[in-house]
Amino acid sequence: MSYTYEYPRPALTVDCVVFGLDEEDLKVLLIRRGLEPFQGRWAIPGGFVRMDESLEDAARRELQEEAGIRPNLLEQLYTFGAPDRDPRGRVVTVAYFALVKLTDYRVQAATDAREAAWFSVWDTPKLAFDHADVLATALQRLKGKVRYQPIGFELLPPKFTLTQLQRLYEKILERELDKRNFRKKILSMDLLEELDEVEQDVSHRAARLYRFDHKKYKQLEKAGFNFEL
Amino acid sequence: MSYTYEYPRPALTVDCVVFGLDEEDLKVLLIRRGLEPFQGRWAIPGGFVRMDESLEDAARRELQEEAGIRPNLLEQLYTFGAPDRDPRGRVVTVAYFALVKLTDYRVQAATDAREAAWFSVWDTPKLAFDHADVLATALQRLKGKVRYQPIGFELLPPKFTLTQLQRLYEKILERELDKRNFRKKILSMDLLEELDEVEQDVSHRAARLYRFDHKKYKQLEKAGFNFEL
DNA sequence: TGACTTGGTGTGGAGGGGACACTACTGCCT
DNA sequence: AGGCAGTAGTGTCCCCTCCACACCAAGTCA
Repeated sequence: MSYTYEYPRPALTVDCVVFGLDEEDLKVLLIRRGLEPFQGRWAIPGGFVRMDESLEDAARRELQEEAGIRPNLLEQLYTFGAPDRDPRGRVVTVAYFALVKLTDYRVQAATDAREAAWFSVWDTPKLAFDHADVLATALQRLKGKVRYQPIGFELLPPKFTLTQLQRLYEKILERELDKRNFRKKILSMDLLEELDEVEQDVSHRAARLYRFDHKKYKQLEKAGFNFEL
Repeated sequence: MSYTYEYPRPALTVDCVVFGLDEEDLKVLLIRRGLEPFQGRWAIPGGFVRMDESLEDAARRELQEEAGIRPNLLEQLYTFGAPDRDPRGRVVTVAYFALVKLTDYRVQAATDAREAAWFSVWDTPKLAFDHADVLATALQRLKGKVRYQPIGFELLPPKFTLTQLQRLYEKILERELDKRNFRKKILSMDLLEELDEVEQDVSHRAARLYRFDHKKYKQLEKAGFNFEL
């Protein structure tokens, strides 16, 4: 089976930069390539777009196939199309970026048949293709976005402490924040539901748990409220 | 001549949403389609990507060919890839958005062999394909971007009055701004060069002209300054 | 019970943002 | 020449937000 066109066409792929967060660091999901080109190199997961699926569907399918991941938050990042970005010929890729709760996927990614692993975003191996550019673009987007939209919560478990939330922002923004000011501000937005629970199994005073209230945020958003940290 | 591939490939195009500004309104450049599909409908200028050019090069080439326009500011907007967005088959388009000084192009676009025209962005004819979505996305981006980056100047002539600048922001943001506060803020950024010239041929007190200082902005930007209006 | 670790809380000062109204200048008309 | 019409240009005050800053509380562990 083959397909013939009057004019030449670039191949079209999607790639997904998936971020997760653990106690140490902001992490990105990479896959080790089994085939040439760049065999053995680590790369951002992705693959070819099928003719009957939307770009976002393609991104979700590839993530599911290659790493068993179904992200809640997935959005288009940028399209990379330099003529020489793939040694096999012209390949244009639509990059997406996704945030996941690392606790949901920690084990699975490690045991999948394909070799997939989480790397600290500040310390990745050398990447295939122009994937270093893709990752840099994604990081820049994450840094810009996290301050103006409440997407950080996608990286945390459903119930979290204020300290966890603050650490998240500190890691992404690469600077320290003042504890009292941070708490004052985030609580004043009235987006967090204070639970009657505290953390378990810690060897010090246990912190109160909170949950992000998506519904309330939707309401406030409609009313013209702007999240800003 | 024809081209054969093992798997089917979508066609790849670029489209350019070009904004301009005149005394009345924010304008967008549209081209009337000469061929099916959507023959006779107005559409955003664009065309197929060639195999040896980058996406941005393709966007610039198409703009030059279809409307004789060479924008200073051109950046990628979003990639539209719904499977059914083009009745001829699968066509994925990388949309760009551009800002131009309308005074430079007002005549030319009207006299080109192709039918090209500027329309108020709030009052366009029915557009071909999913171009209404593309336009809406571009407008949203412009509104979001203009407050945090000094790109509005790309829409004005090199020398402009503060009132012109204020009107620009009012049209894009769709709300009125206070004259004194606006002037205070924009002048305090120290990005405008005050010229020893005033407007000509006005039947009232002539306003002083200013020029945007790109070099100074680059300097301040490096020093960590953030434009914000 | 004492030491250690992290959780949780308030105030004051400085700076920026927004509301607000009048005088100055220029051309045109009578 | 005088007045009118139209736009240019300017300063203050108040409030609210941002930021810097330090101590006591609670719970664990030896």
